[in-house]
Amino acid sequence: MSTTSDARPPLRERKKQRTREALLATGLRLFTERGFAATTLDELCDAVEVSKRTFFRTFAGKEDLVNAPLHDLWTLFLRELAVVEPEGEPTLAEFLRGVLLTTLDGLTEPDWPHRVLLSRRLAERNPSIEADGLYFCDRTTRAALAVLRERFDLPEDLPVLLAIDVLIAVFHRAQEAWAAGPATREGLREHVVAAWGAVPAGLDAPLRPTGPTGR
Amino acid sequence: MSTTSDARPPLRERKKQRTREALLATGLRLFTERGFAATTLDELCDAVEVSKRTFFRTFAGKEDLVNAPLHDLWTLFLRELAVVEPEGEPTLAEFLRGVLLTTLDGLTEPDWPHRVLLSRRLAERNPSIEADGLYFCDRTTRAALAVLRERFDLPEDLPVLLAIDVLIAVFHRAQEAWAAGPATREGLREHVVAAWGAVPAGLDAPLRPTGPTGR
DNA sequence: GAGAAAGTGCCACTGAGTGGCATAAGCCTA
DNA sequence: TAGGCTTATGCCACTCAGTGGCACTTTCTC
Repeated sequence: MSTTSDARPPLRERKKQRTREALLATGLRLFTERGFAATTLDELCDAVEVSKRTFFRTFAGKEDLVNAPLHDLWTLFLRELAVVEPEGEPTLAEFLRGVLLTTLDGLTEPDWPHRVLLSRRLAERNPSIEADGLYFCDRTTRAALAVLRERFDLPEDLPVLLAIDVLIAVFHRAQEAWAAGPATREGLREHVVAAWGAVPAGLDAPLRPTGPTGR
Repeated sequence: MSTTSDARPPLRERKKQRTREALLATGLRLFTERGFAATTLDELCDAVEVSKRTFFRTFAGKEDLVNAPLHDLWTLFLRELAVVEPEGEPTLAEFLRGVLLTTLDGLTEPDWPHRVLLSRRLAERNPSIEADGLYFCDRTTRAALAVLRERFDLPEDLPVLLAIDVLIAVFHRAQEAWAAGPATREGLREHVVAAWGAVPAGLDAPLRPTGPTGR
């Protein structure tokens, strides 16, 4: 009768997850309250009652902790990208857009939006966090390329990479606009749709010199 | 007759530049030869005969030194962006592309291509360098937006930001492809042109499932 | 219950990055 | 060209992120 009902993950794994959760929640809170640089790892580890060594076994660094919500998103995105069946005969762009929206709908953890918001606000004020996030996205791009090449007949890498770059740029700008407002979960989705539409509008925008405003 | 011929910059400034040059040249060399992480700042400062304190007054960090060639590029780009007159009635995309190409042609320092190459190779092997570079480009995007808003009648930010994002993505992929080959200066220009053309090709690419290769 | 395997804590250490202050070098004016 | 002013540099001590090593505890497996 060692029945832990149906909970699959072994105890060890659950403990690890609990530590991770505690670090994440406390970390985001402390960084937000006291400032990112001003909060030392020792303080955080003290608050969570965990050794610094354990922190580094869980996260690659302070920045990595803050960007964890983003990791969730793009990890799920890659999983979806590998399984979603394209409907009709979409272009690569349409397909990517669809998968991203599906991914957003799939993030059901209740306070994910709140955490992304905290994460974003921290990133906006701390270059090292933003830099770390941008690098992560770059690696995601390459991973996405690999998945796409596996599934579809795409002779060249360059155009595909650029399409994914556009997707990620769209998400970034959407997230930025979203974080400036009320920041609800549905809101993020809408901002992505809007930003997506703004891509051709931006590229094809006519260049009129500043008229009446001319200083 | 204090004529230092026509050399405008005062001695102090020239000395500073010389130190910077020495740090840059020696830094790139040491990082390349011995590895980025394996080379300590103390070693570098020792080799250049400069105190660590001086290093940090010249560069924001090790990564910043490696990305200096990139800074040159985008700084010049912003300058050009502020003055180049659009010919005819180009779209924003066409204009940005033109200014980038002009900028590339304007980088005449003899070993700039070589340094970009070293810089790129280092960045590919060292996440922190790549991250730093990506962050720098992000800031450049915002700076470019400000310049464009000043000069042209662009009612919304979002489309413009996305257009610049595309430009930077194009440059990154071009640089990547360029660094994998012989890496001449003209080559970089050609790769930019090619990558630029690959943007619509990528977005509109049809999605055919992997055919004969299907495992 | 015993042994294997995995996770954790503790400790000492490296090295990046910063602040403060004294000194030296270039600059400017009379 | 001597003096004071400004600015860059060197030096020193310090904080803190991140790592390696090893002993210890917990969980898993049989």
